[in-house]
Amino acid sequence: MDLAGYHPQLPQPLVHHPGSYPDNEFNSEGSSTSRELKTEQHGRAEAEESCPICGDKVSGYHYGLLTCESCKGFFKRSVQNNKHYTCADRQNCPMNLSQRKRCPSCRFQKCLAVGMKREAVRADRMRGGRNKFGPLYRRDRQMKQQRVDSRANTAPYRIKMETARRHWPSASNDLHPMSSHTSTLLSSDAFHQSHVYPSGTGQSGASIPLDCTTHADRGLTPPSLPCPGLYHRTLPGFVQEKGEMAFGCSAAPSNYPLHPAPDSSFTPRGTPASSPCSSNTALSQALIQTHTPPPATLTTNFLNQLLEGEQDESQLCAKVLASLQREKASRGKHDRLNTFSIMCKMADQTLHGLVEWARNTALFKELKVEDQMSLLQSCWSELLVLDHLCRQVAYGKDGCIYLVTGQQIEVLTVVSQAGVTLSSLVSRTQDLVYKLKTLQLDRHEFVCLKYLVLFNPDVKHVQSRRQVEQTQERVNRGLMEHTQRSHPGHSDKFGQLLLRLPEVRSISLQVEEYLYQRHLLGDLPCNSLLTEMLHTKHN
DNA sequence: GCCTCAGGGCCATCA
DNA sequence: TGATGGCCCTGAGGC
Repeated sequence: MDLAGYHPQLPQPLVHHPGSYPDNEFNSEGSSTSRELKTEQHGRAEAEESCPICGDKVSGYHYGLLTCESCKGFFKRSVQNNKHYTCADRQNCPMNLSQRKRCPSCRFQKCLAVGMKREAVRADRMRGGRNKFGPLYRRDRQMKQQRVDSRANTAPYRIKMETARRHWPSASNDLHPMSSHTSTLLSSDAFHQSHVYPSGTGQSGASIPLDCTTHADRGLTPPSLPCPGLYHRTLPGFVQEKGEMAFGCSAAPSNYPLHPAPDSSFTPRGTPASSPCSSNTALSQALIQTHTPPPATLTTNFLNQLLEGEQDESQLCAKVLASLQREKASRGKHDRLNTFSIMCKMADQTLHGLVEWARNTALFKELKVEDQMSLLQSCWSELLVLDHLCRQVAYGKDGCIYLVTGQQIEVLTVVSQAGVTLSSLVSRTQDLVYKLKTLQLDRHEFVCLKYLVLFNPDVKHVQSRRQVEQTQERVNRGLMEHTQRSHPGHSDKFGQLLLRLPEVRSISLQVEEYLYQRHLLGDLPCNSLLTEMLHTKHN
């Protein structure tokens, strides 16, 4: 993933439009089916789509998403005949029009990864009729149509695609588990110092396929805020009078509120006329209607206390951008960071923020430093996943991944370019985002989930186990009472939220495994908290 | 009652 | 000879 021409100082939301890159092999006009798409409107929208598995022309919705006729047939046969394929290589075979037949194993894995559903293949083999995914297809169509409409206003956006994939293992520095970052962060204020990684410290020249390019002069619409109250974005002075950021970064956070909210409730900020959410989805409308602040109670006070320690998204964004900018400044013209490294830096800075959040919370401070380290080392990836999920719920548009820098990348772009593991991760994460959006996750619930993940009494070597347990129980109770009070009509919300945590855990483990593999290939920056956390766990 | 469209079956072609 | 992929059939659901 190589962000050629990436400019950290221009962090406007990025939206990739697959149709605009004729040179992209994944958008190639491959073999077409003779089946005509049924309506003009759908035909135009879908004819532009390429199959997320192989890049061929889609023929309609099949087993959960838009795919080509060939992948439809392949998936159907695989499921009906209960096929079990084995990859002769490393389960990461390229998947495109010309190579899709080479490895059925990777092809089937990619089918599942991008979201094709086994359960849509009928066990009784009954023909005809409609399936239970009708509403999903309708929603997807509406979403795509909206995107097509919005493209007319966003023509200057451009993200170039590359397919080169090369790993250059680098001489990695000796890493000492639990040596530098974690202990330093927990015991001092070193976190507040700058972290400038000298060029060449483990940065590979590798490029992974997705390649985003920004344009300085594009006129961008800030991303909308489906759940405007989910995050703090209230740093006075961070966004200056004309929406310009300090340190020369412009536009990305222009959707942030210009003034701090008076309290930490999740009432949407801004007036209908001024807030981006005014023209937003039914979800935000539902939030406005249902999320009136509950009356003050002990639980509310407790949850508000938990919210007080929440990091400001604007500050985090600024920190990440500043870090990227320092990195850019330290590099030569021809030594730009590739996209994967940029993503790692974003994750690393986010992780710093999460550690800072934890160590600033009163309940966490009460624990011994050893316990703090054990807990953080156990759940750091879950916190990262949770943080990402909540960012998507709060700001992500359907079909897009919202980065901490305020940029957006289309999910289909990532999925169609990524390998099986990354596709699967993105797909699973997006499924979870959808579920959380459906559950109308709010800030109190989000912070409770973070605490539940952090205060895990089952972590090995924790000395104050009882204390951790009590905190978890307290947060659990608070979450239950909050969901019952704020969503009286949704009696099962508490249970539904807790049921999401195993999936968060599972995704985080897959993330760790993926990052570790990339680390072994020399793709991860060495002197980073992210790498250290990975090492600690694997040792 | 007609139309739409997604799942299933058939079969020529391919490797 | 099994796998692939293009084409057509079927029928529930929507209008």
